[in-house]
Amino acid sequence: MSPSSPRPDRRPNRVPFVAYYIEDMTSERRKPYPYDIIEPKWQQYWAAHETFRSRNPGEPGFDASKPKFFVLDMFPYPSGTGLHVGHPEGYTATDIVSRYKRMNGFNVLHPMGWDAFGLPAEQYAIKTNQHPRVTTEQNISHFRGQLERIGFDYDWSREVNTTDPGFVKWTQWIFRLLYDSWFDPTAQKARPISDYVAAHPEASRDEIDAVRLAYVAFAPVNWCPGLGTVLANEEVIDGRSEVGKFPVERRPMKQWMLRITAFAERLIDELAGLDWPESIKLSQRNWIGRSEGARVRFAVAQPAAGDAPAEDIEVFTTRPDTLFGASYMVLAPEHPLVDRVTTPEWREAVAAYRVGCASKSDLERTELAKEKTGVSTGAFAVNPVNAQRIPIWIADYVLMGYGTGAIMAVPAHDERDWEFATKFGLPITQVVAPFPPVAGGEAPCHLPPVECTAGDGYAVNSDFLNGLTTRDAKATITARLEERGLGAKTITYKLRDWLFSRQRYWGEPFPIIWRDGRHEAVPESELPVRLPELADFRPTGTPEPPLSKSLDWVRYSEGAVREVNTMPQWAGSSWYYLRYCDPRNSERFVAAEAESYWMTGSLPGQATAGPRPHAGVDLYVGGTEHAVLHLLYARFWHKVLFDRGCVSTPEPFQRLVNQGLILGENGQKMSKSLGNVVNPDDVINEFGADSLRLFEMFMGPLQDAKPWSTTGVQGVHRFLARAWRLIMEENAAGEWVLSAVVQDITPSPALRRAEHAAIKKVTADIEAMAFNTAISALMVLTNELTGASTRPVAVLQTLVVLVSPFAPHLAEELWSVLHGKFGRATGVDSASNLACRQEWPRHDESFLVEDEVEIVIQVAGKLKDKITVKKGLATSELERLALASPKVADAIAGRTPKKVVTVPDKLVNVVL
RNA sequence: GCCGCCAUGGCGAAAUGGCAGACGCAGCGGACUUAAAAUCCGCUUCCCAGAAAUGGGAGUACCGGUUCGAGUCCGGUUGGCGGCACCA
Repeated sequence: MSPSSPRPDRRPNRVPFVAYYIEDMTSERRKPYPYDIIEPKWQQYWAAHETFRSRNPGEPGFDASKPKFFVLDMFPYPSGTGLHVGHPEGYTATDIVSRYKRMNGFNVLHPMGWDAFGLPAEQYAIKTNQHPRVTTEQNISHFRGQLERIGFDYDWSREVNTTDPGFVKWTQWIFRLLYDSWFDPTAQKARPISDYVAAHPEASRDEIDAVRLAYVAFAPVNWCPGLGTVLANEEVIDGRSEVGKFPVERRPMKQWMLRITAFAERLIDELAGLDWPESIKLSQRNWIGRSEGARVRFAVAQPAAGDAPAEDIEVFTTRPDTLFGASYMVLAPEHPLVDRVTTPEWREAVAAYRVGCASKSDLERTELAKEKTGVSTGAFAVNPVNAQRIPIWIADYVLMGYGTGAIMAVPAHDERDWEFATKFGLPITQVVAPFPPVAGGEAPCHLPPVECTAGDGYAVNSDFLNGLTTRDAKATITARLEERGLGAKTITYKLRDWLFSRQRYWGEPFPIIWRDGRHEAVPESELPVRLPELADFRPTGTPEPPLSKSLDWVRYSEGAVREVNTMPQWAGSSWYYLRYCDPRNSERFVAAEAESYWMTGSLPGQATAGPRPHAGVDLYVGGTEHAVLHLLYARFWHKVLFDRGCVSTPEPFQRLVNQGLILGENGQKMSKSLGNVVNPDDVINEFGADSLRLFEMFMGPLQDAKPWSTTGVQGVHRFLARAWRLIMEENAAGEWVLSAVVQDITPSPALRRAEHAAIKKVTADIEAMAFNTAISALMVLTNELTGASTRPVAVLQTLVVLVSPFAPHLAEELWSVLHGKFGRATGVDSASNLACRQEWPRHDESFLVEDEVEIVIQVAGKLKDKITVKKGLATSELERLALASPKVADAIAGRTPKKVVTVPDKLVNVVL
């Protein structure tokens, strides 16, 4: 706290006075109101007085009687280009909610921080040829300065930075927790690896390492030569890197993986209880890709030569009901049984095909997807239900990473199999018909079908399944397979494990060392593992990470070396929200009390059983681009932390709202090349931060995409100036002073009604996050007051308080002027003289009731007349008045009404 | 291809199944001013008639349905946006 600044709540009249003189009349343009003076003034005041500091339980000043509200923004990564007008959109929305909740008596946590590791930060550093730490620091101060100019109510004492060693320490600590955990399929939860060892005393070290949630795998991964690193599936779009749009190829490499797939079921099921947009839930469900089906075992027909018996081949299918129509089988080219089954005469062709597949990039595979390719292995499998010998092929349309890497092909009822069978002349058997078979049992048709029918229907040509619906046939065949041990009902997910290592410099080092070809965790006491100083931190262009260049750092001890990969950008953002609860703790990633309070509203031990009203972050606002990245990763980490007893809720973010994209003035997406980028600094310079905030909220619904409009900013700026002049006027010396028409008088009934209508509407609209219509309501009240010859302080104070979450600087200044002269004219006097500390007003319904209402009169649904009557008039009376109207009589033109519909106090409809 | 979302004036948008277009922008007219800017007041969905007050008609992408009554609910079509995409 600054010693030169008085405490606001002790000496309310000592708000620093700043005179704002009207500029010289000859200067180019006069400002409609002195935003350029009052905005910095109040920002400094709030900062000096720690007006928005949030206290943790146990801290002096913490008020346990208030409910908590945790409102979160998706923290930005501080790029070199500075803030974009898209950033303040979501940030203003949360700021309004945050200020509103404070005024409604909540302990609010509204923090901000920096997602400063990762590719964009590193690429910017490479471009400007500086160390990423230096550019990151510069970019952060630039971003922070820009955000401070907008007047958000962040508690800056809780600022976090993912690259700070004090933060990295705990990111590494959580990685260690993942490394130290396994997934118990029976309990469906993560448990300490020591439990696994206790339950499996005979387990080898390899077996133990194979069940960890963080594990090393040698597998084909997305290698991006342009970025010099591997990428997660979520970061690859149409065969190119999401960042930079470089081609990505598949390469088998040894990489760290996180076992997110173990949580697939919970990640889908627990979406149900979240208050998120359906579209985001759907994206996550689709990405996780749950499919119900069956695994079916096919025996391999023994070759005549009679070598060693080959193992059975297991396939996954969502259509076990079509098993009788399986006329061939396809293995993925990488399938381990390919070598075992291929007959000598096909070896060469198979080997050539496999080499061809391996060299194809993802991009090429996608482009070539139109034309199916494949080759026979010469081997045959036996269909378990009808003992039919079916040929085994390999083809790259079957993916090793999904299901079992092998399929039974049913060309009559699967588009892909149809295409393949048609091209290679493989047999096609129809086993599903669109209509039920005629009673009496006509002979089934054995002619090959002329087209593929993928939909449901009735089983045909399928022995004991004949006549059953697809649904019943699935159940019947699955039960039969299970009885005979030939298969089982199975659920398969599209989700793959999270590829977690990157060959880059600017990321968290893994807390891992290697000894004798085996990995082990760095002791907790040695965290954080800091990045080495490197003169050249650029990617090597090969899969060898840049950290390997720092030989001293790599060498951990005699015979032990450090892991040289770094973590992806998503690591820090997967838990940063938890750190806000207790950002300076050096003993724990977050203290249990702080975590429990801000995430559940109660302290550990106090928590009651059953559903909690405030489970997790109460409101999270951000863009849709993280639907399957950050939002999925953070849920995964949170569940591991929950299972391991480190956090109190199973889900991190209870309510999620997506803000829409702000487009350029031309309706196009803002981009440098189109020259339609709007810089918030320019807007603030010309119109002030309050105008920027107000316009971003007034443009349209928060969730919608909407184009920028400079004249629109002018419009809201004019509104703010009008609100200013309701209360302020220029004196002879050209200073802004309290207007003489502002008086401590009783408001007229009309003004009272307008005031309370505004309270009602603004309150409901903020609750619904309908900020554009809330602002309309503020404009309506302002327009109402503009017409009044004297202006009652009570109504003006209400207006100022209602405006304060939206335009806090203007409100604060006007409040200080009104409060200085009149005190608090309405309601209970507050302990504080700040607008942002006032109690949120409540509307009084009695001011809104009207004694007269306008009744709409329709004839055959068309508006014909309106009458004004006393409220609460009986239906029969309304009917009589309606029929008495000459216009109605005209419209009826002598006909007899069939019926008259009357809605009391609203409408009469005469039906002809 | 599959899944989802959206469609209202010149523009951004409002409308618990009950007066379509609140509020703002742009535009037009007026007041103030030597003038301009700023500000204030009024008009402003479209078409027809009228000097005007005003009157009449049409209208929420298109076709159909439910209802006394549909921008809103249901079915279909078209167009746009987003996600997934050989996932068996």
